[in-house]
Amino acid sequence: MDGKRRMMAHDDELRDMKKGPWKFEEDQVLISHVKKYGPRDWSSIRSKGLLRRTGKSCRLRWVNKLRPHLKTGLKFSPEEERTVIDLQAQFGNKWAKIATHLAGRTDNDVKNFWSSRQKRLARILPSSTASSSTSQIPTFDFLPSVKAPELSQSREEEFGAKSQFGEVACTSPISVVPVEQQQPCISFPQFSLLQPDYPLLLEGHDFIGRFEAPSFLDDELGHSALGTAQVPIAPSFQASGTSESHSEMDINSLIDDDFPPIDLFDVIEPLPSPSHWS
DNA sequence: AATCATCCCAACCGCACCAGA
DNA sequence: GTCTGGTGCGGTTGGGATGAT
Repeated sequence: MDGKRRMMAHDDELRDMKKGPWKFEEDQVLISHVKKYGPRDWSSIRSKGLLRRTGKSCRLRWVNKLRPHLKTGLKFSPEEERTVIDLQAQFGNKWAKIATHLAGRTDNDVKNFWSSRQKRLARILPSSTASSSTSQIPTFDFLPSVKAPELSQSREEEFGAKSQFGEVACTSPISVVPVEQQQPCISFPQFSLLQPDYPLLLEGHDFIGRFEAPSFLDDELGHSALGTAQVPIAPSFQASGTSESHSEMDINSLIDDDFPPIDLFDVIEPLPSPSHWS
């Protein structure tokens, strides 16, 4: 057979292939094949005439649905979400690699989890997806003075800010701190597990910025995976601020009750009570 | 009850890599 | 060296389920 005829035969074969959802009987055939020969030789399933599916399709079906010990139908636990977020930050979109760290999860599971998470974030922060470039972040010609959160004895009183965040585990008052890009920032001192460098623009609010990968509290407090989220403040925000723009600002007065969106932080683990801080 | 928006997931597609002929 | 088939991976899509209005 010459090359052209072989190609045409191959095309005919592919045309004959079944697509779409798998039937119970097909699954049984596939399972039986794997029992006999192990999870390999996927193409032989087609060549033996067992199924009108491509080897690729068979492999995918086995890996994603039929393999034993899969957590099919189970939502990602907070622990799993945390793992995905950590490993994604570490490895990037290497879903197969990430999936090896999660028992019973497939690369497809991880990928789907991540993409729906991204969509959710994009919906909450619409402009961040329109342009993830930080070039739109306004620059400033001055810095506010530093008021990093002090973890003092009186912090219990300071935690009135907590109510601003509903269930969100922001357990320290918000302060304005400088960041290295010479932009004034609102610092959310104890958010854990925020995606590093996540671009942030809150519509309807006059500030814009991005979360950074912070850790200044980690060692001192022994809270691994804790950090700060720093949000540079846009000029209009500062203009609407108090005359204390170079000192601590009353950020609470400028933030709506529904800020930040609760599910933006739905992977945040509960933090220990401030009374347990050293 | 109907419609719309969003979420979730299964499956497909295209590409890259590898091994064997 | 190169062609071919098999396999694996990441991106994307389509459709059903669910929730909101």
